[in-house]
Amino acid sequence: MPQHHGAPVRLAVSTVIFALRPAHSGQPVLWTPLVRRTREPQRGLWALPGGWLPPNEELEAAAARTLRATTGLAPKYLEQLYTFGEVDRSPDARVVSVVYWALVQSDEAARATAGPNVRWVPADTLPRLAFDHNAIVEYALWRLRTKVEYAEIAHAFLGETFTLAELREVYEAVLQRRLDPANFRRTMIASGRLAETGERVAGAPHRPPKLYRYETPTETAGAREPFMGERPAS
Amino acid sequence: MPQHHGAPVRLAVSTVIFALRPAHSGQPVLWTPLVRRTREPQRGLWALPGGWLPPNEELEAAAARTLRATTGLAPKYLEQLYTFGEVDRSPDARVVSVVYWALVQSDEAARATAGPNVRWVPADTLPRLAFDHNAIVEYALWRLRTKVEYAEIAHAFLGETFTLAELREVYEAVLQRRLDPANFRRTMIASGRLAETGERVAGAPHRPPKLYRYETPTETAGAREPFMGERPAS
DNA sequence: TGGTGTTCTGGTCAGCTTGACTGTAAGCTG
DNA sequence: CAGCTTACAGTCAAGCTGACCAGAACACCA
Repeated sequence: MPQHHGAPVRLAVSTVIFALRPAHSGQPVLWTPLVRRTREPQRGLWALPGGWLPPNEELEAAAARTLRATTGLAPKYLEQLYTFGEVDRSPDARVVSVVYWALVQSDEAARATAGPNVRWVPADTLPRLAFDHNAIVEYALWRLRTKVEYAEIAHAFLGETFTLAELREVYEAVLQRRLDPANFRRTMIASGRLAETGERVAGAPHRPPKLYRYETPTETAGAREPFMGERPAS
Repeated sequence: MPQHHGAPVRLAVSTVIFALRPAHSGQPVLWTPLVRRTREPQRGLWALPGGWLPPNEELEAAAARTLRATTGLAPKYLEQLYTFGEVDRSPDARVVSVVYWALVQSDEAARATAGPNVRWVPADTLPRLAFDHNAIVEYALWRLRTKVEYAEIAHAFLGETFTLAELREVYEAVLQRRLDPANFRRTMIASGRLAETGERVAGAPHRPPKLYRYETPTETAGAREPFMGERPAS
């Protein structure tokens, strides 16, 4: 038994934060900020931003607060990921962690705060983290990549207006595979969630692309995934 | 402030349990067991099975234990649903509940234990429950119906062997719409996860159906959802 | 014993989506 | 103005899905 009878279960909230940063290859890559632990246990190791849940703070608010404290940014996307509670995941006490995952806008992430105890690293190649945090980040990456609502995710990484090429780069970075520009255009236009702004981007040494923005959802009714032989209600 | 400074956050584990029970219409319907609260707060109201998390018990084990205590059954499917932690969801203390959802086999559910403080009700028409449990069950229902892994779900409700009609009835009950038998057959056979047992069901006044069983997954590699214009890696 | 009703089971067909591919338009650079 | 690169539009075949049809197989009843 790793602890004494009657010792209470402690509840923590942690956040996995993702941002897209341009890489040498030109293709943007996912990065995530880590904080160095300044107290025992696992002092000195890098870990996810987080802390104990204050009794009067909402779970999501606690996640947003630690995110702001770490990066100085406000999340454009914040969702509960999973609750990790294995008995032995922390050496001393029993700690249950409610983990959130967040996306922050890419251009803002460039000027995010950093310091001796905060460090951004590529999400795919992490150092050894404290506790079970490596597994948590891997799970968050999996969730990001298998998420159905890609539109929301892409929107979180981009600004108000964007070109279809920028939007495609977000998808390619998240999905980790190249997409055909022409087919991507067709699919996105057909989704009906994009609206032309009427503007174009000039200055580049090529044909100037149109700028788009996301339309407000306007409650597209009946957007259900087709599944199996449907049948008229008898 | 609903509580005093320094009062610890308490952690509970609850479980939403689903079983399919035949209804008058012939079509099976989702049922769920509830327990009556025997102490304050909300004494007398019906609520989800659950309890405080013992410091030395895994989260999933706690969910399975309360499930067994309530129904006398072992879950064929058990997965974490969500963690609910609104500050005011419980009148006195700050309670964070890690909620699991479980599926139990239908024919076993018929002989599940019940008593004055345990009651099975149709999942779609619940009475007023304690705390935020009505919303929790609704969320569990939504998750059940939008789950991608239908094969696992159907398997959890059925026995080892089953006919395609039985399998289809599970899908129809969960999805709440009729499916075309011929198209359903085609899709399920094409999935490759069903295996004929060679046996048939006799005795019914119709053509006897074949019996099937689920094949072990055997790691079907590359089972990825198609998404957008793929492109050969350059 | 043979007809009848119901379900099981295999098949066709049109419409839509998807991946692959071709061709034209439009800007900048030298 | 030639040349290059990207933006954008369109075609085509393959596969999947929903709708529908028809024969097969059994129990039941007359």
